[in-house]
Amino acid sequence: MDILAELRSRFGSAIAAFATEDDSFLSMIRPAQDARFGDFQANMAMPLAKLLSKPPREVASEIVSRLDVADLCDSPEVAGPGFINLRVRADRLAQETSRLVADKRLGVVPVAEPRTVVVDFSSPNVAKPMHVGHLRSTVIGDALVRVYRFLGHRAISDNHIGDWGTQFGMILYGYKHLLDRESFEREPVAELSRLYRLVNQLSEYHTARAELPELERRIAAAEEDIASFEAALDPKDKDAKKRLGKLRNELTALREEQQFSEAKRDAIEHNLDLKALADAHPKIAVEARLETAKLHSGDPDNTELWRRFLPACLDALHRVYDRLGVTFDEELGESYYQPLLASVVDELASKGLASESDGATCVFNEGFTAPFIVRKADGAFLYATTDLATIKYRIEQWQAQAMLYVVDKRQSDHFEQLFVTAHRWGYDDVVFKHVSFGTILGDDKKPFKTRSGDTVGLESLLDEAVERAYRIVSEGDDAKPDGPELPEEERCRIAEIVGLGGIKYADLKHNRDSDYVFSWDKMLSTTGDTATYMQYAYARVNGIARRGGVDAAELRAHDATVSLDAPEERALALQLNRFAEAIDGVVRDDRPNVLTDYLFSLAGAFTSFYDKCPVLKAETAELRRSRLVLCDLTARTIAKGLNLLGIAVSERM
RNA sequence: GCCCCGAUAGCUCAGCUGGAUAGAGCAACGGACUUCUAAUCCGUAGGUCGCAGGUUCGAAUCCUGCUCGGGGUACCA
Repeated sequence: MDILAELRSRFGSAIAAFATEDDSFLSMIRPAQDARFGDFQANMAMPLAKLLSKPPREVASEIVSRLDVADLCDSPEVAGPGFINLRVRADRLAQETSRLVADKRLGVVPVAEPRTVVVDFSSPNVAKPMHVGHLRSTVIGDALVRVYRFLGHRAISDNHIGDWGTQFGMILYGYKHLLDRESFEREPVAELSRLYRLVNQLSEYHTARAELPELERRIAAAEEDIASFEAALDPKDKDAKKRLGKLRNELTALREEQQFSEAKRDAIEHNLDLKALADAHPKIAVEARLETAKLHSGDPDNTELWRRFLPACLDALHRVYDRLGVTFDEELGESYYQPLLASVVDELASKGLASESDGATCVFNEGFTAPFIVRKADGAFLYATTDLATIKYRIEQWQAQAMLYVVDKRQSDHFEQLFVTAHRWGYDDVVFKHVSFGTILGDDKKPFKTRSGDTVGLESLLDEAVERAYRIVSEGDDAKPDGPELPEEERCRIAEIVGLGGIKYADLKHNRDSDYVFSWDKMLSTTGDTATYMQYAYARVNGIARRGGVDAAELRAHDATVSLDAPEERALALQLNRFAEAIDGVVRDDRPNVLTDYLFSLAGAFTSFYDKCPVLKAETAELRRSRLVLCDLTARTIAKGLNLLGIAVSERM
């Protein structure tokens, strides 16, 4: 039973007499902020008092007198200005806990009205290797799908792959001019990926070289501006100082840009082979774009190559997804919607939503300065067009009622416009939501990059996590009092679970909106709020079961009497009964960190219990059995909770 | 210029729709292993919630202004 939900319903009847149907009063029942105030607190007496012009404590007493919770709580207390403090009855808590034992869903009741929710996440480009930027979308999206599904919704995970863009032109160009045939036959994916990187690098080289003189000119100009500004500066003029600061910032940005460009230039010029290639392909960027354009206009050769390359590229992506344990119901890439785009634009035009402007076809939405462009002046479509076609498709084919886009928050403008346009287009009863997230930063507080300034490849990131985890697992095992107990392959298996779990958990535990600093030491720390802490708690429970020869099936099959005399037992039981509350909290605003917080408290309650309450050596057989039930429930809840986050557990560590 | 987001303990971050004395983890300090895995537990210390006003019985939370930082801003995604 979701105790909080039950309390809300009880309070509903109690405050009905005050003639309000307002849910917001019921939402003012919440977990107690401090254990001294009990388990839950109700705060609605104060605002109600204002409404009724009565003293708040009087209103609180009145609510309490109408409140029927005698079976659930000790007698409610009015405290402070008018808080109603509630403490769950010990016998009831024990009873609810023993009820969980037989409940496969651990108290989480499926929703009464399931909805069809499309979760759009990950969305890499096929030609490029996945990098760290795809991690958050993938991990958060996958967790949300799992949670929605567990709640009984029809969640459709859809990987909106970029398989039709400029990056494919680079591969096509590379294949035609720079191919190492032998390597392609041996390992097509690796070769295609090399070609992408090579073409990209060469075209960036030419761009950098072309831009550097202009950059230098602008830097010189900026320096001059600043110098003359400083000379004329009145120290008391605040506005002038502010402008000077801005100029300096601009100069810094220009210098950074210059450094990047120089690095790109030097990388080629310090390598004779690359320099020769660059000289041989001076117009590589333009020509790669031309290959993309040919593909889009249906050129048979390029279409044929695209068909050949795509499966190999998808395989490469799936290797990463398999490892992460992420699956998709649908993987309809941009190319899939290609045939629908023209009609989308026509439809928007015929409904009077889209109009011509500077040769482009645009939707002008109120409140936006920039238009939402659905067709470029040259006739090409954009991601805005594809996104609109995708919306239409999902609604018509899947009867989608809600769409969640798990995408970087920098794209919020795009989604705002997209959603407004979709509503105006006629899809106004569908819920669209940009589940935005912040950037992963390095130690320097700038977007996480390698030392040489490249984005970090996702596969190498996962490899490193597992390697680090392996060292930790081995050290831990070697240090066991009775000597190591894990064979080599077991250590490897656990390292995979701990390493990947660490990476995912670190990502999920942060509020998705904030940027966060990526730190190996923190995510794989052997102390503190990490996946390992939960996994370790799980392994300890299993250690007890193993050592005690406990038959879990037998334990769950019989009615259990749970005793909660020790404070640690009570605290643990209360946490166990709050799983549904936590799951509910996740979908309230699509925030997986609500679940990580819960699991950390649960694991904390368990380890305190573990420390103070002997299980196998409990004083009586009844107590032993009661504690075993608590252990079993803890293990199941941790495993299920982590599973909903896409994180695995191990029986031993 | 305009728009959006952020600023909470030394560090990294929570803080739900406004509620009681603002919380974790790390780092620091002090305790606890002859006892089910010490990858642990218990305790101490640490904050003018960027600044200034306002709304309210009550503000980290809502409003206004300011400072600093990040991002976006017409044919890339």
